[in-house]
Amino acid sequence: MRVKNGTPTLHDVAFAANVSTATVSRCLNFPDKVSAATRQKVSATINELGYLPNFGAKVMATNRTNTIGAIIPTMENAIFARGLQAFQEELLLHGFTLLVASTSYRPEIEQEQIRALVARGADALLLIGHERDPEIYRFLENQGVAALTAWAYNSQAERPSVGFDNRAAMREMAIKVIEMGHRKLALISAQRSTNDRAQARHFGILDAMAENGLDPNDLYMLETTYGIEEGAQAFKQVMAANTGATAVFCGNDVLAVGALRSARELNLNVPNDVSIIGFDDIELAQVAYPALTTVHVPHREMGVFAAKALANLIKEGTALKSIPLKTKLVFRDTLAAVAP
Amino acid sequence: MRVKNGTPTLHDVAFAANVSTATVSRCLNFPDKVSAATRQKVSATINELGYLPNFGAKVMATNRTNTIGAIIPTMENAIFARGLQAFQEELLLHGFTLLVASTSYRPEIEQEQIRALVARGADALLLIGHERDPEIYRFLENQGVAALTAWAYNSQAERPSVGFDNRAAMREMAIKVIEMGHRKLALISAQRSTNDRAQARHFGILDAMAENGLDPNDLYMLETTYGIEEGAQAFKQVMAANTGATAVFCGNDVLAVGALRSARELNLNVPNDVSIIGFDDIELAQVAYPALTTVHVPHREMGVFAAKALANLIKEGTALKSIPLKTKLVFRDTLAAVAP
DNA sequence: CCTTGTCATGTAAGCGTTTACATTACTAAA
DNA sequence: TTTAGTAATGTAAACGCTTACATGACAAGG
Repeated sequence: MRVKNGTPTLHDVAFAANVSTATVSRCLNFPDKVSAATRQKVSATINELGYLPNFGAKVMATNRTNTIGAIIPTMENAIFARGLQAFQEELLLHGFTLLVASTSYRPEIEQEQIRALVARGADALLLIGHERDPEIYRFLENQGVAALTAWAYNSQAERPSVGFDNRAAMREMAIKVIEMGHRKLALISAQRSTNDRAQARHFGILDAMAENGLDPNDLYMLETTYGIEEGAQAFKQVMAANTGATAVFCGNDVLAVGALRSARELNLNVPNDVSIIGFDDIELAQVAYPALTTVHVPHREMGVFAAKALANLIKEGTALKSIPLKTKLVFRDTLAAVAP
Repeated sequence: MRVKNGTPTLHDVAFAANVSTATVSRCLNFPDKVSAATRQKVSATINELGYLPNFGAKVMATNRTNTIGAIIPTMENAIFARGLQAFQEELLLHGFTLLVASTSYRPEIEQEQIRALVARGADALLLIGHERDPEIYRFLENQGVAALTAWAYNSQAERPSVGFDNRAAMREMAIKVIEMGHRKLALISAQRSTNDRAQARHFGILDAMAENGLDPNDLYMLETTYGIEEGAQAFKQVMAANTGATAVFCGNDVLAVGALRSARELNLNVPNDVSIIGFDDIELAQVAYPALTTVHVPHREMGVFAAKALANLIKEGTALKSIPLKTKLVFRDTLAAVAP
């Protein structure tokens, strides 16, 4: 048997205000279903007693936590941090709270985290990227928990997502690069097997090359994990490979900044000796020297849209639908035409 | 009356396994209180039925959510993102989930968010900085929710905190700066009235000045909000004020990077014409050009310690105690001795 | 004056766990 | 053989809300 601690309950409020528990509950949840007089009286009593609804009881009775979970690779990468921040702000506006879990880019962990957040009562989930074990989707369906995918948009994907077309964005950039005379390219990418965005970006470059009659073998590929240090290492490897690449694409800005550092260490002039191209357009990109040419992604917008969609789903039952967002090429100082 | 949806309950499992609900519950929570045979049988049934404990019911019965809330200014600033990431990772190890809210540096909002997270059943809270309305602490006490302060350590503070001594750290840096011959200083700070860390950093500089016989009036103060753009603006104002400052302290690296940009725009050579000093040592600092001299703060460590302390408090009842962490000056390329 | 409808409120049955206490089946000591 | 003790399990009460349904009061229409 539990000890009764001092916290006042709905019952106490009802008793003190001399009304029924139902009335107090209505005051809280449907104020206009109650007469002004009692509403007044009840809310006075609530303040007086310092009453706060018991979370567990409420969840149990309504079967809703008003909590939405997000599972991202890491908050340390500004692109997720920014999107998540916007997501949280928008969620708040709709009365939801954010539950956060991270995977450190390890897909095995994601599944575990999904289960954990569902077990913690998340009403819906925000996930990154499309790629995952179908069994998870079955699990979510069984539990009646909706999931929305962000940071990726794919018109062919059967699941709803809010994001941008990684492939198209990278293709667009690659076309520009090729137009500037670059024929031998390199790409420092994240692990494509576990990261569908990385995969899509790779394909984007390949698309542009094909359209311009370049041989796919003219793209030197290298996979690494995201990090400045990793980018720096990878860039050195690219240069050591001696493929004659004049433009080095990077899977994201973090890698690109690392590459930039290595270029400096190798006494290579960017962009005259090599061009370096990032992806994401986080703060790092404008602060780097030379300032990074990159693909701007609307992270905050993405977070806001995702929150809106999920909130509407839960509150109104509005079905999720995919929302494509626009990216934008931003040309700064690390890309130049290849020397004649 | 609610409609019975298909989700299996403890009861269903008990019935199917031909045991009582108590036994099933024990299997889940105290496996060694149950014989191996039944444990086997029950867990098989659980798998078969795809049973997942109902969160609300569990919370109601135990009065615990295994959820810890964190309220930070914003995830967009890498220093919070990084600390929060570490906090979350460590929390996970202890079986807790992280609930996140942000204030956008607006203290009025913080109070609201604290209430929201408590109402959402947070078992404990992580807060930033000491400064806040005592009424909030009373509220938390009443609700039986513990709070730990991070990103600040103050030996005189009566509340437990894990962090570093902002004042001492900044003092240490200022001493170095003064030793290098700087006599006229400037500080671009966050709003001190609502940010005790900013206040402490300011005092740190003043301490160093006093120790070296400098007049506090030799420090030109300017307050702004955190942001690259804001830092850039502020730096221009500092220069326009024509105070002869040869070293400009910035409240954090983000401001410093903005200042750096303005310096470039004003054709000022850093560090020969002006020195610029940051605080935090986030990635931006090493990527900036010239690389930023700043104060390194152990953000991840802070998150980990905070998580450990809170987890131990909830699970074992170990009282919170303050943990001071060390900062470190990192000298890169934006600080130089003043020209003779 | 009766009927009908509307609005405000009350009654009480869930919601699905945990857990104190009761019961039963053993084991080991006497 | 009895007894005390222990280990495994069962019974059922609580946890504090929400909400379907019942009730009562009152106004308007006939």
